[in-house]
Amino acid sequence: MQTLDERAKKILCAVVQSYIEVPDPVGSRTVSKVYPFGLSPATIRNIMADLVEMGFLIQPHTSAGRVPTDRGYRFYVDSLLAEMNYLNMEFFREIGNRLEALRDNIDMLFSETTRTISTFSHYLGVAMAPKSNRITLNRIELFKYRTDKIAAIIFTDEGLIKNRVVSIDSEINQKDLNKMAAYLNSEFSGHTFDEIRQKVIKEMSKEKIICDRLILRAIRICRETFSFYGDLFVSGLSEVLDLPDFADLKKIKELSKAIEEKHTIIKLLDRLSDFDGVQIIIGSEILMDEMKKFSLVVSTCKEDNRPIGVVGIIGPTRMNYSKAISIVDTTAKFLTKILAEK
Amino acid sequence: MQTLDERAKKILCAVVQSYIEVPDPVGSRTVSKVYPFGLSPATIRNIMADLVEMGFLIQPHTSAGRVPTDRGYRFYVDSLLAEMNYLNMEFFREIGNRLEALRDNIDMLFSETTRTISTFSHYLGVAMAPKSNRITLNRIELFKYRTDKIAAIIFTDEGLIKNRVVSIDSEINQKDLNKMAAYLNSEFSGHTFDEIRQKVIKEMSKEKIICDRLILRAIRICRETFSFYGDLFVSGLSEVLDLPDFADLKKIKELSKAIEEKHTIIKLLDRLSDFDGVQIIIGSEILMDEMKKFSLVVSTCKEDNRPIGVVGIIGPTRMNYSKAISIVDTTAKFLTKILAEK
DNA sequence: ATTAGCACTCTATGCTTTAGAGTGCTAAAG
DNA sequence: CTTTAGCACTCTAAAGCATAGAGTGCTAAT
Repeated sequence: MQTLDERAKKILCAVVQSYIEVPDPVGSRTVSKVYPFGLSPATIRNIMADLVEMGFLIQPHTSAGRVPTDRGYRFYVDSLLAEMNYLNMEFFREIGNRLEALRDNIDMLFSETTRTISTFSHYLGVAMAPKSNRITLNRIELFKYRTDKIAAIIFTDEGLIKNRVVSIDSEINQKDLNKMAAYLNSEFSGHTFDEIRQKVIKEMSKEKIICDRLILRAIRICRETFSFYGDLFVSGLSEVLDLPDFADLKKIKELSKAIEEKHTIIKLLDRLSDFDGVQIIIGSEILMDEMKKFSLVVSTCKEDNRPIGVVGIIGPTRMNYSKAISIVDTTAKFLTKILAEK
Repeated sequence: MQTLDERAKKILCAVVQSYIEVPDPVGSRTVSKVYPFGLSPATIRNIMADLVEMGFLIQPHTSAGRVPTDRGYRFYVDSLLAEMNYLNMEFFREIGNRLEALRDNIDMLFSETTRTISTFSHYLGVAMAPKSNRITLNRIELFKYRTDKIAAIIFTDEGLIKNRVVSIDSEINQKDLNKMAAYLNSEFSGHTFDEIRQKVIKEMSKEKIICDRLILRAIRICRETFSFYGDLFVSGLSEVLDLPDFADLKKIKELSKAIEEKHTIIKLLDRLSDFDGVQIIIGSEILMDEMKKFSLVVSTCKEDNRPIGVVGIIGPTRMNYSKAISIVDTTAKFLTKILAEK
């Protein structure tokens, strides 16, 4: 496969841009008219034929214009990323206005973030706190709850507060619960949930050695408590329904299924949260069949190099990438600022 | 408007049932064939013409069969409700299997409930804890959180556990927080959030008289803490997309908007949670423009005559009501059983 | 290497026709 | 007086057909 010369690159980008603006297959005529390369349609036709051959464009049918392939979008996006500076201060302030008041309520913060993203982008906004294996325990408190239950309140370093209820077989008084909490805090505070779970398994295996019944019970509680899925927030389905790309019911169904099942998207976002900066995954690059018609623009909020949140946009492969990139990047930066303030 | 004689009733119900099974306008021929009244199509035609005149049926166009109006469905549903016994023990056990393990996690419980409802009904499943004005405070705990914040953990009589973070201007130690919590519990425990808010407003109005600074601060915290919207859970959008009733994109958009904005549905469910038993609201009866193409089948879980949860189905007006009623009723009864165990 | 010219291809659109389902009315039968 | 058979009429949805227009690929000229 040959590399593209300057001219071919420009024409490819022109085709992609035109198609992003108006979802009609673009013909040589249009390119030569709207993008002044000083080339005739005939020449452009030749180059476009090459681009088809190389897999950057396809023809819906013989006598139609060209449409970008995933590879075509990929090329376009890479050249975008190389060039642009995508922090948008105006949007930064806007999102600030919307979110500032919610800084103390992480759920609302995430949910309003997705709403903001989706109204500004007209695509799906997504946001997620890290999955529990990455999360670090800050503190745990235990309460007697109803007759035979314990309520555990868990504070994490990422600013999450979670509660879990655990049924117990025999009664326990609040004093003992306090002791148990103290033990758990001394033992596990500062560790990720993953580490805690492993430690617990180890402890349980040498169960017989543990003499203190309270500790044993505490550890039992841990097993049920220190695991939860990432909280995924998604907004904007009604936005994307307006897009011509979703005139097809089948696509809508795929998308709404993915949103409802959540775990596909959670897995995806979790995988991406290891990396820095804006990441873009286009169509089939997602490597998940149910998502191969969509693109993803994602950025991760980090603190001390550990992920504390992921935000992104899901849209059609025919997405306004430059706008999406700018929105996601700006939002992630704002969220990072908010989340890191302790 | 005359009342319907026996024959007309039967024919009306036959038309509704046929249309629910297959969404084609039903003609006199079909009725006479499939439902053996011993009447010729011509006679049935006459009666159907009357039913149109009375507003129970309409004709999409002159030479088409008949389709039920909202009033037609209403009549059908009322005759259903009069007859049937809708608790389904088989489904009761099935939903038990699915939900039993989640009894300690109310959020998961509600969310899994909606999922179960939607997979069995193929309509939208909805569930909601009561709105905060109806909820009764059981206990509140306060913690110092990060440098300048307080975390409040709120336990309600309904079994909800909520946490709120409140920023404060000057530092406060845990001992004082404990005192504040004790005060709040003694003062407000057993009261609904509505009552608490009113009390707080009263207290604040005579602010100057309150000498204890701690109490003043505690009351301030209340103001921010004792309000939250009902937690609405919805599942099954991807289910309803399969229905022929939703071939129209516009309808899907309306529905997904209602789901995303939530407050419309929350308001609706809240209004209904005062009543007992299965309630059915059909199309325009909902009195909300965005919902006038849908129907709602709802039942409320109660304990000591106070609502502790609402579950329901949202579907097209052309819904399989008898199935929906049975599912909702059974689910509500199971949920009531689980939620009431303390 | 580029471009103008031209024949060719394919789709989308609009129009016309047709089949069929269902009705309403009338007149006969029970 | 109610019910029913018969029949002309209406309306839709589907199928077939013709046409316009956009876009292509190829060839020959620049």
